[in-house]
Amino acid sequence: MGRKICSEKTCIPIDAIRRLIRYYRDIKVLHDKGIEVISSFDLSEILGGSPEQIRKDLSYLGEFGKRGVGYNIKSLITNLENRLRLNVPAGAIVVGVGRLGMALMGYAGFKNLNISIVAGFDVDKEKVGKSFSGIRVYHLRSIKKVCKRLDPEVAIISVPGEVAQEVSERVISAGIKGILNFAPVRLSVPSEVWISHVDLSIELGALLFCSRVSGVDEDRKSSTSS
Amino acid sequence: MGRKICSEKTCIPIDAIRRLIRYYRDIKVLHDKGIEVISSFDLSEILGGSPEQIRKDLSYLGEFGKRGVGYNIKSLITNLENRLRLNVPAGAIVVGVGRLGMALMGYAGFKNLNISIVAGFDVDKEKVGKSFSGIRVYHLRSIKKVCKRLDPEVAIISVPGEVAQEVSERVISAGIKGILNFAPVRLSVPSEVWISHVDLSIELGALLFCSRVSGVDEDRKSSTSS
DNA sequence: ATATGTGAACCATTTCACAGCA
DNA sequence: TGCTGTGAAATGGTTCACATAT
Repeated sequence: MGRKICSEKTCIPIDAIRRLIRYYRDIKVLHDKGIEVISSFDLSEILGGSPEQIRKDLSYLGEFGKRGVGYNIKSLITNLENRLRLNVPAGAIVVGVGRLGMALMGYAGFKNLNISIVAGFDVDKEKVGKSFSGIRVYHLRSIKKVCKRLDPEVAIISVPGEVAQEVSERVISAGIKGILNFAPVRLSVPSEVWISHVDLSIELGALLFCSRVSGVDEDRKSSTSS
Repeated sequence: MGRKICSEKTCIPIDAIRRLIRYYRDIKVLHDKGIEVISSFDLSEILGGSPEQIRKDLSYLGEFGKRGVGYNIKSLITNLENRLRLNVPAGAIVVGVGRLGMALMGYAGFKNLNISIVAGFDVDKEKVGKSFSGIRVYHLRSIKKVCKRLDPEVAIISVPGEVAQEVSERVISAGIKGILNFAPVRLSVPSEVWISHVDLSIELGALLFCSRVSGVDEDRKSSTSS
């Protein structure tokens, strides 16, 4: 479950990458507050998790700290930015401009990671040609042409489940190498394409089950939650 | 990372619960297609994953199959429904009726799991008193009263990060036992409350990183993706 | 003295291999 | 025989403990 990123010499667990991105985002806030040097212990209080985990996670990307001292915030940010490739701006497209797609087109948080939504796609005449949150919606049939021009790297799929597989194939043939799929179906994609699933029903359903079960018998293992 | 569900005698990994919910949802479709009995091998072709994993996942909840035969679809559905507690309808609230919150209020997929959004909450006068997707929006200050009446079990938080911690506390004091948090901050909650985070930036950022890295050097482990 | 970086130990989950039933 | 159910082995990630550097 979950792929692993093996570049150069080290294999980075996918969850470590998620945590590192979060560290990067949250450490930028510390910089804005004027903090200059911080230890993994103090970081753990702010970021959550254990100092050891933070050190291990950071060490997947390089040696950014000074022994006996801690981490210099400014250089930590630069290093994370470079190693996580967040210094290079990325474009993303949203395919399926329903309520969820529109919300994602207007989602402000992506810009913290230097990602912008560069276009939306739909087949609905009511939406094609219009703009939402300043982002133009094109007809799905012109996806290749538009992608050639705007050069997005990843796609967000928020179409109905029934058409998601077909849409993913069109997206891939337009050159997209990563798909974030919100449709409630498992997409099968060629192995060179990365895919992540965000299945809202399952997230809510799993949460509900967990809260129901642990409400009855108070007996579960505690740790940092996902 | 990730809690574990320990009820009765068995401990079920949280990811197994997610998969089981997905199985339930997808197996209902098989029933509609008229299939009556199916083997774990055939199931794996449809649901993804290995037959062994499906058998193991199902066995966390009970013994639903017949050796030498396979699983009776109808009884499998009933058993999953009961064990996953999806036979009892659940109410959920959405706190923060921005674009994302509205999209979640109108999300059709929850009903497959017998979950309905019973109310929205916001502090914006423009939204309070109105209805979206047939669901009424109340002022956050009346959350206790409204929750007492509608008795929701879980909450979806889709407010700005700056107020998410405070909002989570109000939600918990209204009796909510599970929170699905879309705000890009880690919430700290009492141990009896379940919390899951859906951090859209991090999902998209991790996907982008993975697709960028594996695009350069083709070297990663393949398996069923998350 | 203090805090990092990391191999080794540990632990959870997935996979395997086969015992147990129809 | 065929397919499920499940202990046991393997895998992979997190935690620990200490060597290392300032």
